[in-house]
Amino acid sequence: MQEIKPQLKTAVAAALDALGVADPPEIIVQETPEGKEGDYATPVAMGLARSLRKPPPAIAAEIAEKLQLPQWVKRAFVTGGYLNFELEAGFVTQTATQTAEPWAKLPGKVLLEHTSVNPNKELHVGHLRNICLGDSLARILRLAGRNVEVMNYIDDTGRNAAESLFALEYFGLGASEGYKKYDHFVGDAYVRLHQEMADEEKKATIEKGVQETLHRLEAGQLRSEVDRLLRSQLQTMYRLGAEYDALVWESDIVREGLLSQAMKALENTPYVSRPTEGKYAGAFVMDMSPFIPGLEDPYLVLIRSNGTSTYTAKDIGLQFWKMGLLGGVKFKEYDTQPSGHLLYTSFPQGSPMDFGKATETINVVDARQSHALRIVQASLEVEGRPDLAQGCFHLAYETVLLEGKQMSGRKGITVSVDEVMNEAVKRARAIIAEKNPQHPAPDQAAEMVGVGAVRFAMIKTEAKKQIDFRYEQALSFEGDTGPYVQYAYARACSILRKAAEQGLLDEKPDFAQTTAYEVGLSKTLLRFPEVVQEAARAKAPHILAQHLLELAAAWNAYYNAKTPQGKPATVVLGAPQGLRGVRLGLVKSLQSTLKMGLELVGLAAPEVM
RNA sequence: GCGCCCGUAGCUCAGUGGAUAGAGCGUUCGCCUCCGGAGCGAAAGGCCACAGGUUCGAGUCCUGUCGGGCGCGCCA
Repeated sequence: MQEIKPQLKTAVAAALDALGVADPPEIIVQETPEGKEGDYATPVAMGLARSLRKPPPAIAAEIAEKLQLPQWVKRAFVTGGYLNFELEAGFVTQTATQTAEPWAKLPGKVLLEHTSVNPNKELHVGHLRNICLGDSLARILRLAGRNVEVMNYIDDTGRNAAESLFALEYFGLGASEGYKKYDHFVGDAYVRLHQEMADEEKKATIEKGVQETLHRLEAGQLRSEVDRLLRSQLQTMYRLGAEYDALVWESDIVREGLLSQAMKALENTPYVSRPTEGKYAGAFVMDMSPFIPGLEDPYLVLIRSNGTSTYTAKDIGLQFWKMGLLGGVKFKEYDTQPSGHLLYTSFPQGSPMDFGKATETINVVDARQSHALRIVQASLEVEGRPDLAQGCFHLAYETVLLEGKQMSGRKGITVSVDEVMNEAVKRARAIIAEKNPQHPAPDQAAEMVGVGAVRFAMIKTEAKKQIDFRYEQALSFEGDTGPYVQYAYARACSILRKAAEQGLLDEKPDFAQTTAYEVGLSKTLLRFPEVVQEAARAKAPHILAQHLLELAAAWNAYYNAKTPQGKPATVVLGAPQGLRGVRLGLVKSLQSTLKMGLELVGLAAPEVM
C-alpha cells in the first residue's frame, strides 16, 4: 500500500521550495472533515502568513500554482487558509486494495513484562487490564518490527504465596480437591485464612506458620506446590489469548545471586553507604537525590539492618538482569502454549539461554507503583548507565473498580476472570442460539465472542484512566464493543464466501467505476498503517482499538448506504461487472485488515457468528 | 505538606496545536422486496471544571485555582 499523505507532503514541500520559502515548517496533511470538499488538506499556508506578510489564502493560492501534482490528484484548491486536494476516486480505492508491505525489522530487543500475578489465588478483573494491555502491546510492537520478549514474573517468595500455601496446610486441605479449578480452591483458603486472622490468638499462630512457609519458599522447597497453582492460573491467561516467552521466578533470581551481584555493583558507586548512626544505622542505603529531585528523604533502604533485602532491591536486581548487566539465570522448557509457541521458565538446573539482555524494557504495572519504578529506573543512572535508564518504560495503568467500588483480594471482594469469561461466553451462546440457530460451530463462536467482549472492554480505554468494571457494560455485545468489530468481520466473510460460491472472487476491477461510497471506506482503511505505528510509538493499544471501531463503523455504514431514493447503493455481488470487482477488492482488503487488527488487540476473528 | 494522574453530552468514553468538538449506552422516530438488523439513518443532548497566558489558531501547550483518584515505610 503506497502512502498517499507522504506524497502530497513531498509535493507541497517542493512547491514551497520553488516559492523560495527559506525556513519551511513541518507540513501537515490531514483528511478533510466530513462535509467539506476534497479528500486531504494542508493548513501550511496559515503558519506562513506572518513571515511572508500575506494573508493565508493568497499563500495557499501561490503554493497551488507551483504544485507539481501526481496525476491522481484531480484538483487542488484553496478554501479559507487551507489548501485542499481532491483525489481520483479510483486511485484512492485502488491504493486501499493493495496489500501492505511488512515493516522493516528494527534493531534492539524490547523486554516486556506483564501479568506477574502473585501465585496465590485465582485471577480477578484487576489483573485483567494488565494482561490485556501487555499482551496487545507486545503484538503491536512485533508487527511494527520490534523484537519483543514477553516475560511473566513469578513472585514465589512473597508473603501472599506463603499465606496461601500455609492456608492449605492450616485447614488441612493439602490434597487435591477436584471440585473446582485449583487456583480458586487455593484462593478460597487464602480468604478464609484472613478471616481467621481477625482472632488475635489465632493470628499469632498463623503468623508463625506463614513465616515458616516463607522460609521454605525461599529455599525452593515448595516449588511443585507453587507450580501447580501457576499452571492453573495459566489456563486463564491462555483462554484470554495471552502467551509468554519466559517465566522468571523470584526464588531463582535470588538463588542465582542476582540480588547480591546488583548490590555489589552499586557498592562501587558513590551513592550508596552503610550509615553507622542515625535513622539508617546498620542498613545499606542509596542516595537518590542526584537523580530524583524534590525528594523529602533522599535515602532509600536496599538492605535492612536485619540483613534482609527490600522489595525495591529485588526489583533492581531483576531490572539489571533484564538489561544484561547481570547474567546467570538458567532456563528450561515449561509448557507448549495453545498457539504451539514454547514457554520457558527459569530453573536452577536449567541451561543458559538468551533471555534478557534487552535494550528497552516495558513494565506493565499499575500506576500506584510509579514511584517504585522511577527508583528502579534511577538505579540504572546510579550504576552509570543513563542510556539504559532511558530505555525503561513504565506502562502505568489506573486501577479497575468493581461496580464503582475498590476491590480487595484479601477480603474476597473481587470477580474472577474465569467467572467473567464464563458468563460472557454463556451470554454469547444464547444470542447465537437466538440469531443464528443454523450456526455450524456455535460453541467455538460463543467462546470467541464472549472472551472478545471482555478483552476489548479492557483495551478500548486509555490506560491512565481509571475504569469501572461493570458486568452489563463489559458483557455487552452492542455498540463500542469487540463483538461489534467481530460482526463487521463476519459480515465481510459472508460476502466473500458467497462470491467464491458464485465464482466471482477474481473478477477484474474497473476502478474508473469507483463511486464516492468506496472512497469514504477506502480513506478509513488507508489510515490503518499510520494507526499501528502510532499505537506502537505511544505504547497505547487503545489507539488501535478505537480505530477498529471506526473501521467497523465505516464498513457497516458503507454496507447499509442508500441512494437518495432509498435504494441500496453499495450492493457488492449484484453490482455491474467491473464495479463489482472494485467492491470485492475493497471487501477483501477490509476483511484482512480487520482480521489483522483483531489479532493485534488479541481477539479472535470469527468467520461466522 | 510534596509529587504523579484525571476532569469533554444524563452515564461510559474518543479526540498527532488546525475547518462546524465526535462515538457508544440511555431517550424519541424511522430502515429487512438488498449480500447477516450483534447492523444502519435521524432527532435531542456541550460556558470541553474555572481563571489567566502563549499562538494566525487551544479541548489539546504553560501558570494558577477548584474538584476527584493515587503515591510519598528498614510493607510487599
